[in-house]
Amino acid sequence: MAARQVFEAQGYFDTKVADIVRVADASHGTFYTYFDSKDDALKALVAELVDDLYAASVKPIGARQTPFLTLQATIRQFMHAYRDRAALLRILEQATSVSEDFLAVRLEIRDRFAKNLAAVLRARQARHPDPDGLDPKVAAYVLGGMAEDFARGRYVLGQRLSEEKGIATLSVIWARAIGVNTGASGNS
Amino acid sequence: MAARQVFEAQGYFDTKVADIVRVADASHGTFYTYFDSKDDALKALVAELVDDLYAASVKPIGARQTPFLTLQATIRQFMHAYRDRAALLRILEQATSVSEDFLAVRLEIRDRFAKNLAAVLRARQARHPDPDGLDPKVAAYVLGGMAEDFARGRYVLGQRLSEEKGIATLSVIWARAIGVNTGASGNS
Amino acid sequence: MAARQVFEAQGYFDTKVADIVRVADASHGTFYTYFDSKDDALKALVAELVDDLYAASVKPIGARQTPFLTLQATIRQFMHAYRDRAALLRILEQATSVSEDFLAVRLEIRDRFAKNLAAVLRARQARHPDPDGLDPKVAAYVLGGMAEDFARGRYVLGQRLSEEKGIATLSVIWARAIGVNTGASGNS
Amino acid sequence: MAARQVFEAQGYFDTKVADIVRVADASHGTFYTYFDSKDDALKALVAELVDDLYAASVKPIGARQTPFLTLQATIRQFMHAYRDRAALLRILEQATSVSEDFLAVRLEIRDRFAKNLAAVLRARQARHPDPDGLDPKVAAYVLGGMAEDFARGRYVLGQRLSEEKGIATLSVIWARAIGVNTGASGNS
DNA sequence: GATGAATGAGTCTTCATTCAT
DNA sequence: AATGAATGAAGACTCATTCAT
Repeated sequence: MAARQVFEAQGYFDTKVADIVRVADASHGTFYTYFDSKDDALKALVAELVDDLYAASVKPIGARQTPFLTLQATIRQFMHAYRDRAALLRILEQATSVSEDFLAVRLEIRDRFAKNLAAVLRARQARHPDPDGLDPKVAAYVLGGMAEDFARGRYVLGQRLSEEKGIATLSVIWARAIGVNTGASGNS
Repeated sequence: MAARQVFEAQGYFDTKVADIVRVADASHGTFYTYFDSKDDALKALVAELVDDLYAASVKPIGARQTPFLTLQATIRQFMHAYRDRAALLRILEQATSVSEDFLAVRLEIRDRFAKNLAAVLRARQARHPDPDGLDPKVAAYVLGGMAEDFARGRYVLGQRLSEEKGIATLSVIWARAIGVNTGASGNS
Repeated sequence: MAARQVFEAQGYFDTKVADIVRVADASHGTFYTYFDSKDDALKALVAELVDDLYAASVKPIGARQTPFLTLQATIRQFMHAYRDRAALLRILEQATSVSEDFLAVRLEIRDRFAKNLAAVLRARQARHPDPDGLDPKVAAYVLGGMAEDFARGRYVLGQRLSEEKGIATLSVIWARAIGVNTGASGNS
Repeated sequence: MAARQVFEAQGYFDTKVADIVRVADASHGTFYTYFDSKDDALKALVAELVDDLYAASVKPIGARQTPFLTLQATIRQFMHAYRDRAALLRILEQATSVSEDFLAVRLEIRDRFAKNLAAVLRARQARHPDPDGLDPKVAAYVLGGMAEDFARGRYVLGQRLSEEKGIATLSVIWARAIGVNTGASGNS
């Protein structure tokens, strides 16, 4: 879609309807046949972002040798899913202050991941009670936020950090947080 | 400063120079005597934000009974420091797409905390080598990002999570990540 | 007709071809098969308004006991005829500035009534010369305008005046103007 | 004022802000420094129309030989006052459907004249009871409407009727309506 | 230093009308 | 006859910035 191309290339505020229309090789009128407004066009673009990002992040990953490796593969998958949609996520962040709708989408993304992870943590705690009584819901938001924040720093803000080192580090911290054996000698 | 008041109340994009001028009870011309542009006014506001936020976060905290409690107090202090500046941090986030300068400030905030923490982690690893070889620098960015992300979610995006539970959860995860005894029975 | 419904409900300027088409459950193309333009649709609606309003105003009214009562019945009939078409007359007034055609219709309505009344006045003056030499044609326009103006004030502009009192008052003034005995004692 | 010139020359709907600005030899921005909108500019123009038209209509007229001649002079004065403001009154009529404010002005004009006349009629009836019990208030609206309608027909709609004959005719009808001796032999 | 009137480039949005199918 | 997607000219309004006083 032309709108996506232009938004991603120019950012939310520098994208003019005229630009989209030019790229789409259509008229202004045609644009407004399909969208109510410039915002509406972005809303359409973003509408499936929550589902899409989530789906790409939780695709089944083949069996791994250890739980830790599975965890690591999961984090890598999320990181790549985020990276592949970073341009649009950047626009979404820019548009946050424009409409409550965009803020809602950002929160929805956070909720989606957190809710899924919270369920996993609860199930895990049912088997192995957490020694510190970690709140599964809050831990889910915090751990999800940690991964998302690294991804945003890396892919949206342009922070110069190694993706692989990030994945490795996130994996170890997650593992320690939720009690997954990292496989390092000396661990239980 | 009038500019701060208006920016915080209305957000970056809804703040008009006319609004600032009205609140300051000055003229447009006077505004431009002191600032080169609207952005420049925000830059002045944000100029000391990095130092200020950092300073408020690392204020010496009185001795605590255990390292974990010290860690928790530190995180609480950061959380409160962030909370007290949330309005301005929100504006900074909105302005990110406007000028590279604002992006730079955001990155600088991340760097500042990460660098400090990385030094701590390095010192710690010198005494107790990390079993998984956690990269101190990357771990610093990731742990700092985790705390900042929770704070942003809570104070900027409006996520409805308990501050105290957040602090407690962050503390435990940090402790496990860097090997601080949480004090729970059964920990070493 | 859908056009009438929409014009009357929304007014000339707020009526969009799209609205008419929606109500008519037809397509834009079909609209233009039947009408040359939006204005043309209104012209069709208004085409018979002159005849229709006139006809409804001069319907034979049953015999009355006195000329004055006949005059009053006539005025009442006009008032009701106007009232029943007020919505369309309002649109016509709005459209006056859009095309000379609509102005012409308004003038035609005035002329139609005035010409009829002028003939009546002339016949009357032939029998009873007017003491002040009232010009029958101008008097016809003026008296017709008086009734129309009251009707417009009441039904188009929304002036809050009693219809019955208006009819009573108009009747007396007409009667005095053209020399019809109102039946009040002391009159000749 | 440039706005008045353009409105009067082009009509409400054909007046573009760009036209006003061009005539005023100013910029678009300047226009919006003084007016909130195109409508606002017309509102400013129309703001004093009620007072102005009324004042010009009721200016003291020198003593006349008879009450009828005084009445006639009054009507002539109104007619000229209307004529001199016809261009603006035409715009006001066009704008009626644009905003309730303009409708209110039209009604206000009617009210102003009617209220004044109603007071006169009431005073007159106190001395000479009306044989038909004419309602002073309604009669005032009706007679005022008659004069206004003639003026609108003549000066706004472009009806081809003699101004002098209109004044003469209106005067006689008013006189008969309110019981002023026209001076014709045979009248009481 | 302070003022504030003036600027004008920049954009979104509307909607009657067309025409290929 | 009917369709409806596409058109594009048109216009109102915003607001950061300037500069003569």
